[in-house]
Amino acid sequence: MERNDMPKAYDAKQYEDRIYSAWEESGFFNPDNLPGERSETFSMVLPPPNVTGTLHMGHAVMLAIEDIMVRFARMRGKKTLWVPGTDHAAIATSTKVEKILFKTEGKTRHDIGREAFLRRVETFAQDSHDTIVNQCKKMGASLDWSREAYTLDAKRNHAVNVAFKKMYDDGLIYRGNRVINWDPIGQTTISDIEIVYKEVEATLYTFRYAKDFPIAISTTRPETKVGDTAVAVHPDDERYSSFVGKTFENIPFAGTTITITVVADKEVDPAFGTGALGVTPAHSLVDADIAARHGLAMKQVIGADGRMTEDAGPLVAGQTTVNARETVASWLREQGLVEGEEKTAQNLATAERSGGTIEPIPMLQWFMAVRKEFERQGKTVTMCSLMRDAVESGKTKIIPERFEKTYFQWTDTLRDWNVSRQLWYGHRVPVWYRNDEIFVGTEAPEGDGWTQDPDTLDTWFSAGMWTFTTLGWPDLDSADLRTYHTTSVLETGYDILFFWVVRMMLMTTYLMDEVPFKTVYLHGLVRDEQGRKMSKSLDNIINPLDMIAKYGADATRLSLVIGSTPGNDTKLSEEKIAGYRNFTNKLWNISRFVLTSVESVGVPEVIVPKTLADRWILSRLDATLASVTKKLAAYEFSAAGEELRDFTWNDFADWYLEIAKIQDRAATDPILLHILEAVMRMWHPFMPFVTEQIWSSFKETTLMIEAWPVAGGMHDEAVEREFAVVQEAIVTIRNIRATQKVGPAKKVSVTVSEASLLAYAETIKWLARVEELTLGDKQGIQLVLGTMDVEAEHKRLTAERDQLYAYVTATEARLANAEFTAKAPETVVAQMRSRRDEAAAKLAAIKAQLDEI
RNA sequence: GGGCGGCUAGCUCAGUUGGUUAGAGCGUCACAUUGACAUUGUGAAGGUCAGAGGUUCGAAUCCUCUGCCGCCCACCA
Repeated sequence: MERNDMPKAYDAKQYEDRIYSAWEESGFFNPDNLPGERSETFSMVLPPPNVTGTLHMGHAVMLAIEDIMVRFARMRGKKTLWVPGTDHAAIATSTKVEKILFKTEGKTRHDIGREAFLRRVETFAQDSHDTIVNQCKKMGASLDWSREAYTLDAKRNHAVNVAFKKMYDDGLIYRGNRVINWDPIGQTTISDIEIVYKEVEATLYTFRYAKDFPIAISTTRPETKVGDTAVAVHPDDERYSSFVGKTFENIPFAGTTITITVVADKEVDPAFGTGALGVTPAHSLVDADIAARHGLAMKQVIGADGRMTEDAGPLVAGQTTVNARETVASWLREQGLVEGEEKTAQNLATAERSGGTIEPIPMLQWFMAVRKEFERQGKTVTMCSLMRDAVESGKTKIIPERFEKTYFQWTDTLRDWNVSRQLWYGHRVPVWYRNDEIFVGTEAPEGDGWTQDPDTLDTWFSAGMWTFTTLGWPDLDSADLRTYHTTSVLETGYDILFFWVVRMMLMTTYLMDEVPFKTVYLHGLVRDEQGRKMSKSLDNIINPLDMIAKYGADATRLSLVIGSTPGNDTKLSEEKIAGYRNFTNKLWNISRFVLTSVESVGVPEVIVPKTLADRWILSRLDATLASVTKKLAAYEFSAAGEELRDFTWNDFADWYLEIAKIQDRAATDPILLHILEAVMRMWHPFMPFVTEQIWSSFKETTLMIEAWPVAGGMHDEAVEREFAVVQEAIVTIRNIRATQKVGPAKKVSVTVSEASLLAYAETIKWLARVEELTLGDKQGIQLVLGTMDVEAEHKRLTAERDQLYAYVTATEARLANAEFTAKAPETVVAQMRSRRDEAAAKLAAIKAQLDEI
C-alpha cells in the first residue's frame, strides 16, 4: 500500500492474515534464516496446548506475552527460536473422546477395543491440532513451525523410552504394589495432583467392632472397616496405652472376621473423635503409611470396579461402596454397636477429568523414586534435592519471586510419582514380560512370547522432557540441543507450576544435568469482568477468535498484556479490548498524518533539531527508548506498554504533531519520520500486525527483523524542563478560557509576561488557539480584559493560591527541621528546595495577578 | 491445620530495594470541533493508600495485631 492510500480507519481483518502469511514465507520465524551475525541466542518452548479442543483466553495471554519476548529478542539481534507443539494430554483427550463416543453411540472404549479407540482419538487429536495451529497464527505468534513437535510423535516416543530405560537401570523407576489413587470412572490410576477435593456432607459413625472390643473408633466410611487390620492411637494417650501391642483375633464383623492389632502412632490426633483410628491399610494413603511403619497386614476389600471384593465377606461382596456403606451401617445399628452418628463436612477426593470418586486401592504400578538417594558429581542427591537446588542456587529464577516458596513446598513434599496409567492413549510403558522375565528397552526384545505392558505413561512424563526432546535429545550431538538448551525462559500460568514446571525440572536436572530454563515467568488467570472464572456454565466466556475478528489481534494482545502483572489474575472485558482497538487506530492515524504530510519518506542520516519542540521530542524519545528497553528486558511488559502508549499518544501525537503543523517542513519532516520509525519498532513486539502494515507503506523491509532502536544521546532534562514551561503556559491559557466560558478561542487575546515565553509565541498561539500574544509587564499570563469574568477568575486564583501556600509553608517547616536536613540524603533535600522555590515563585505570580484584578 | 496473595480515585489496576503535592486507563462533568484520528482533542472533579499500633527526620512501601475477600497445599480417620 502507498502511504497516500491509507484509509481513515484501521481495519485489522483486511491485513492480518496476509501479513502472517508473508512472515511465514519469509522464513524468519526459523532462526537459521535470520540475517546478520547472531552470537547470542534466545530460546523458548511454547507450552504445548492440549489437543482437546480450542484455545481460550488463557492461551491467548500466553501467546501474547511469549510473542512479545520473542519479537523483542529477535529485533535485538539474538538468534531467536520459539518452538511450537501440542500435547497429547493422555487423560484429558481420552476422557473427552470417551465422552463423545458414549454420547453419540452409547459405547465405551472397551466396547470398540484398543485399536479402534486409538484411531478415533488420533482423528480427534488431529482436528484439534489443526484448529490450535490456526489460532496461534491468528494471534500473530512468530513460532518456528518447521520445528513443530507433538508430545506423542515418534521422536518424542523414542526419547521417552530412552529416559524410562535409563531411570529404570539407575533404580529410580520401579514397579511396586502400592496404594494408589484409583479413578473408577476413568478406570485408571491418577497422580496426587490430578485429584480435586469437593466438599460434601457425610455421616460420621462412632462404633466398636464388637461389644467386647475395648476401643471405639469413628469413620465416614464404615464399608471399608471390613478391611481394617489395626487400631492406631497416639503414643501419649493414656486412655489406650494398656492396649497398645495387643492383637484381637478373628473378631466377627459385618459378615466376616477381622484381626485387629493396637498400635501407637504419632500421626493420630488424640483430640479427634475417640482418639482412636481404625486402620485400613489397603484403602487409605495415610493408613497405608501407618501400616508400613508397623508392619501391618493389608487386606483389599474394594476392587477396581468400585465394588466390594470377595474378601470383604458375603454380607457386602459385590455391592458398590455406597450401598455397602449403608449395609454395614445397618448391621452396626442392629448389633447395637453404634455409639454416635453425626453429620459432618467432608472433602471428597474426585478425579479432575472424569469426576469419579477416588478410591485408594493397592495396585501393581510403575513409580518414580523421587526421594531415593544417588550419587551425582560426588554428592549424594535425590531428584527432589536436585529440583530444589536448581532454584535455590539461582540457576533458575521464578517471576514473581514469591512463587519460589510455593515451588519449594512442592519439591519438599513430593511423594513417589505413579507414572503408569491404564489408558490407551499415551506412551506405552516400554517394558515387556515373558513368564518371570522382564525386559525394559527402547524397542521390543528379540524372541517370541513377549508381551508389552498394557499401560501408558502419565502425560507429564513426556511433557516434563519438552525443552530438550524438541531440540533433538537423546542425540547429544544435535546442533539445536547444543545451541538452544538451556532455554532462556519458560512462560506459563501459575496453575501449571506443580503439574509441569516441577516435572520439567525433575526430568531435566536428572537426565541432562542442567536446568531446563533460566527464568520461569508465571502469568495469572484471565477472569471475566466480575472476577469469575470463565466457564461454559456461567456463559461468560470471551473467545479470543471472536475478539480478533471484531477488534483485531493487536488490540486483543494489548488488552491481555497491559494492566496485568505476573502471577496475578486479570479481569477482561470486551470494553477493554475495544479501548485498545481505539489505540491501534490512533497509531494508524498518527502514521497516516506523518506519512501524508511529509514531502518524502527518506530519512537523512543526521537529524538536526531546530526548535525547542524538536529537541524536546527527541529527548523524550531517547528517554522512552531507554526505559522501555529496560522494562522489556526485565519482563515488565505492562509497564513498558504503558510508557510507550504515554509517549506515543501524549508526547508525540498530542504535542509534537500539533506543533509540527506550524513548523518548517524541511526541518521537521526528518524528525517526524525518525520518531515514527522508532515508534513502529518499539510497538512491533506488542502489536505486530498494525506496525508491520504501516511499515510496509513507507519501507521496503520487513519490520519483524528490523533492529531494535538505540538511543541517540538526545536525552536532555534541561530541554524537557524548558518545554514544560511552555506547556504550562498553554495549559493555563486554555484553562482560563474554559473557566471563563468566553466562547471560541479566536476571539481571545493573551498577554504573556515572561520574555522567555515570547520566544515560543507562535507555538503558544497555535496550540492555545489565541489570536494575539504580547509581552506584558506583569508576571504570569493574563487574558486581555474585556471578556474576562472577573469574579470567576478571582475565585480560581484564590483556590490555587491557598493550595500553593499550604504546600510552601509545610515544605518550609520540613526544611527548617534540623534533624531532617541532617539525616535525609542531599538529593532529597535539594529536590525539596527547588520544588519549594518553584511553588513560591508561582505563588508570587498568582498574588500579583490577584492584585491586578 | 500450613502457606500465599489482595484491600490505593466510581470501575480496572500501577506504584522496583522507605524520600516528601500518590499515578494511569476507563467512566463522570465542562469545554472544543470543517483537514491524521469522534475509534477525536483540552481541562476539571474525585484518594485520611482496609483499620489500629510501632520503627523512622520521613511510611501506600518496613514490623506487630485486627478485619474482610480470594487462592494453593494438607485431608480429621
